[in-house]
Amino acid sequence: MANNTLDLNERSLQLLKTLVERYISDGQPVGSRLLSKDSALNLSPATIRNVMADLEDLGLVHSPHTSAGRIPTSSGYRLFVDSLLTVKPLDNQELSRLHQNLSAKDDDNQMIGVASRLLAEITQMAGIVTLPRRELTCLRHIEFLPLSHQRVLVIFVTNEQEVHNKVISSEKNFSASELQQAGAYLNSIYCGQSLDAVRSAVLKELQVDQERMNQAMLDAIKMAQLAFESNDNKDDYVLTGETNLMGFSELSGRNHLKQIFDAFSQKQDIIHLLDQSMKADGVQIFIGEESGYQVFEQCSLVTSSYSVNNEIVGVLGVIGPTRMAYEKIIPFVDVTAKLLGAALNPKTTTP
Amino acid sequence: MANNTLDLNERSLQLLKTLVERYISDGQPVGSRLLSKDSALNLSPATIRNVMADLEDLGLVHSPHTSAGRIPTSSGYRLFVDSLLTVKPLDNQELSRLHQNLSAKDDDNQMIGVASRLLAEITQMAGIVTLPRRELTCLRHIEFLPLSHQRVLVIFVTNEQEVHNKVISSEKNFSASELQQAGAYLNSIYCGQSLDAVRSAVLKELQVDQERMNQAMLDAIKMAQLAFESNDNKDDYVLTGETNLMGFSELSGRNHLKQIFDAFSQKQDIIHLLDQSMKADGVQIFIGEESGYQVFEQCSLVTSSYSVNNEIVGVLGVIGPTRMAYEKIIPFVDVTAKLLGAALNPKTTTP
DNA sequence: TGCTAGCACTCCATTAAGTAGAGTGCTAAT
DNA sequence: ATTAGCACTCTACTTAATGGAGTGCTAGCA
Repeated sequence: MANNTLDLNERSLQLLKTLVERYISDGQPVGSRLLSKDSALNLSPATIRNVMADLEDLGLVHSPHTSAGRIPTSSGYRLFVDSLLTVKPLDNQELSRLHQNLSAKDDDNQMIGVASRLLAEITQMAGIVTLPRRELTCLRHIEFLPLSHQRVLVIFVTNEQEVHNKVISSEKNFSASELQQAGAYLNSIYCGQSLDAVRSAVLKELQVDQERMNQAMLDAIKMAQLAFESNDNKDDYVLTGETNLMGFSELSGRNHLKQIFDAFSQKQDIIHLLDQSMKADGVQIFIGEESGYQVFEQCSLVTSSYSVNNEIVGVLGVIGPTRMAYEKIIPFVDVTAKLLGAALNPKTTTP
Repeated sequence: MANNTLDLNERSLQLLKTLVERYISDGQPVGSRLLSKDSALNLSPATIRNVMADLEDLGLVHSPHTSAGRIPTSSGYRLFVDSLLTVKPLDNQELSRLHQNLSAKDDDNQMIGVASRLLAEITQMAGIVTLPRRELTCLRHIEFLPLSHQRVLVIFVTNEQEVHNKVISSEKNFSASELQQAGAYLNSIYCGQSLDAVRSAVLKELQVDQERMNQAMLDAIKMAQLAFESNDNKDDYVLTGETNLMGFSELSGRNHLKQIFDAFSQKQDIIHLLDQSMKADGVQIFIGEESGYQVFEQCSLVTSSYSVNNEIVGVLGVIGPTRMAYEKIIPFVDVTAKLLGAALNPKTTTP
């Protein structure tokens, strides 16, 4: 099969376009008669049928059975989305709603939730937003509190306001004041540095400079190592409106929905899929089996990375049936990503 | 309709019991012929039919249509569960699995998740665990960090290891050291007291003792008030295995599943329902419409409160179709609740 | 009085057959 | 190249027929 687009003349493309549009709005296989009327071209159904046969040979459309109309294949949708689509500008009402809800708030996490909900509600599909993951994490504050049984609660703050906490096991029972000193010591030397830098500095201290340190400093460094050792890889997302997917008949077959929902709670496949959008700016689209995951055979993902301070920190998007209104969804996801990025707190503190 | 149990003789009850058991295992309406063979009583189908007519009059069973067998109504299940049920002891394999996974770990939240997953996996239904909510919260530590734009990040630790954080707006831009002093001051006087006590003490200070305090102390008190004012009512739960519910045919009708899943993400109705179990020790059961929520018409909830240090702090349970194996589920939920309670960290620090 | 056998009846589920409609592919004509 | 016409295919829907399961009722029996 040669390059699709080149093999096709203007007319065939025009017909493919109207076919896809029609199928998206109706959900019914589109027949030659209907297409003949619907397209501005003045062609008889018979001619349309010939064109359809060509499109079918190219794998752009397919017939569920002998005497049904045609529906687009994934390749058909792909061609449509890439070359034929006329994106519609965002509805004014929706735009103002976005602006209103995605203005900078105190709490980043809250905003992520709002974005996810907006995506779901406006598209009536599932909305998803990954938690922002910032490469250059900057340590702002660290603190230790004693627990029972030689365990220590470590609390540290990164970037503007991200609070992490973790329980680590220590070699001995520290007193509250010992731990406080350790915290103060670490704050004084590492505060403001990136987490990576701190991690390697700590490692170096342990290997090289041990003899120069007193016991308290050594204890502090050891605990810092424990605190930061696992990256706490919080690959997570906020998903809303999953239940909207239950309304789509194309997804309702047997275990289909169950598999999709299972994937949602597994999370890792989804994360992996979304990660692919982290690499690029702007909107990306996965149609049907393009995602590489069998669960999403009948689904499309429209995603966009979002950035804070020109650094890509996360991905958001919507998940729905392949038959979705791309011309509206695409600009919508695009704008939402930009607004969310702008609304999130920048990572460096502006005192 | 008089008191059901009194109106019925031993034989009728015995028949109801086998009917319910049979229906639970098969899912098919139980006819008189089958029941005649299945019950140890040596009765002809005709006699059974007479008894069935009585049970139907009492509202304990009902026929989906003229020529089908009988299925239990909610009242039927209720009577069964209350008086007829012979609970099965927990399977040894499952018991050891519970013990193994619900032994005390570092992280309470992690354990909540484990419990929920166990509930879901072993029952093959949905497992739910509310986050522990402790009335007598004890303040262990509080700390303030400056943010931009007159905002302050407050971090406080309650009980053994529960870390909370919150952004508050302050009247002026505090420096890091000012905030540190404020924290130290508050820690020195309020540390170890219950949150309620701190809250009212703070209020009193503000109203009465203002003149005796210097500005720094006043600032600290004011911020403490802001930090603690909203209870941060984290009414939340961990739900797993929702997708298991998709397998049950009795829930698969039209929007039924959608409504259930919507309720799950709404959360508030579910919380309200679970709250009812907070009042009592031990296992509680809501059968069908007993829950008071229309979404759960076809569902049963088997719940139990769980306690730490003899104080009820949360609820856990399973959600599934009314037709569930109560005789296994009930002891299982019971044991899980006890183990979880025991595994969670006690609220008072043991130094 | 309580139990049971027998029978007529009802309702469901499944299969089979028939019909109307939609749409195709092919061919021959323009 | 395009189109009209026609035979053909497949679906969706309706109708009818059949078998099976189970009931309710009645009459007879211990």
